[in-house]
Amino acid sequence: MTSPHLANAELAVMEVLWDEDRVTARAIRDRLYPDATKAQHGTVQRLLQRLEDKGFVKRDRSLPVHLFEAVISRESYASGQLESLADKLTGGSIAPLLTHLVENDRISEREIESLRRILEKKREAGS
Amino acid sequence: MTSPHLANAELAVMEVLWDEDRVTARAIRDRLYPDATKAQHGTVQRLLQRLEDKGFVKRDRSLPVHLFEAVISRESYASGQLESLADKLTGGSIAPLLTHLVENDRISEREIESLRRILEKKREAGS
DNA sequence: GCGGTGTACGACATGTTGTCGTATGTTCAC
DNA sequence: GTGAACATACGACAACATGTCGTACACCGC
Repeated sequence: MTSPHLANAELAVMEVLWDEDRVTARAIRDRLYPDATKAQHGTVQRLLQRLEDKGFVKRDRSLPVHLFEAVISRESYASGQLESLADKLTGGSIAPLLTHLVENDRISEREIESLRRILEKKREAGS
Repeated sequence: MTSPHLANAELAVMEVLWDEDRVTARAIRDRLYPDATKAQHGTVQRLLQRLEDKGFVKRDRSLPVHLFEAVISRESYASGQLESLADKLTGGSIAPLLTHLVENDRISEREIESLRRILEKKREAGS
């Protein structure tokens, strides 16, 4: 389940969808291109269609003005990317990535606490 | 410090460099294209040059046959990618990525233990 | 000088991405 | 029904990155 990659403009569209649940193409255009021209509506439509092709977006066609909705949550996509990163670079394991960040102080105390809590919660849940 | 991206063939070259410390272009070619043709030597040279331009590779020009060497370790690159992933997708924090993986059991018990140890070590070191 | 080997780099095919234009609905006011 | 306004569908294109190859040139041993 290696999710495909999202390019910049595509990601921008996904951001809107992650914020808003169900949106019209117009609403997306208004957020991304505040000084909207006619053409940019086409751009958004194009991006949405490609995102649909890639399986990131679902489209409700029951109304004449379609409603768009993210199929994949931000967290799911992000962690999928993390997994494929690990697959490509560290034989699938996450630990080396964290190790390096922790050892080089590129990760805050608060964040570390946060991570501890996540792992602790898992322990309590008793896998 | 958002490190640039490595494409497939470039990554393959880096893999060799990460394995071997200091290598000639020929050695790299032999590893990547066992059935080597003349042309593929050029390909490797091209890739090495681009990697040098991007700052991933250092080249020892003191000998007529250059020796190549990775400037960035695999872990450093990987964790850099993780950071830029977090920047792009989760406001810079790593925790949400881990959360999702843990909660969906996409990460093994062993790996979780490994992560716990990393964080624990940090606590002992007392930041 | 010549062959063999190495580097430097121009050139090109291909794929992806962002963008726009245009054709073709659909709806609504009148 | 007609037209304006707005949607969708999608072809087309420029820009860019990437992988590949070919060619030009330098160096060395003989």
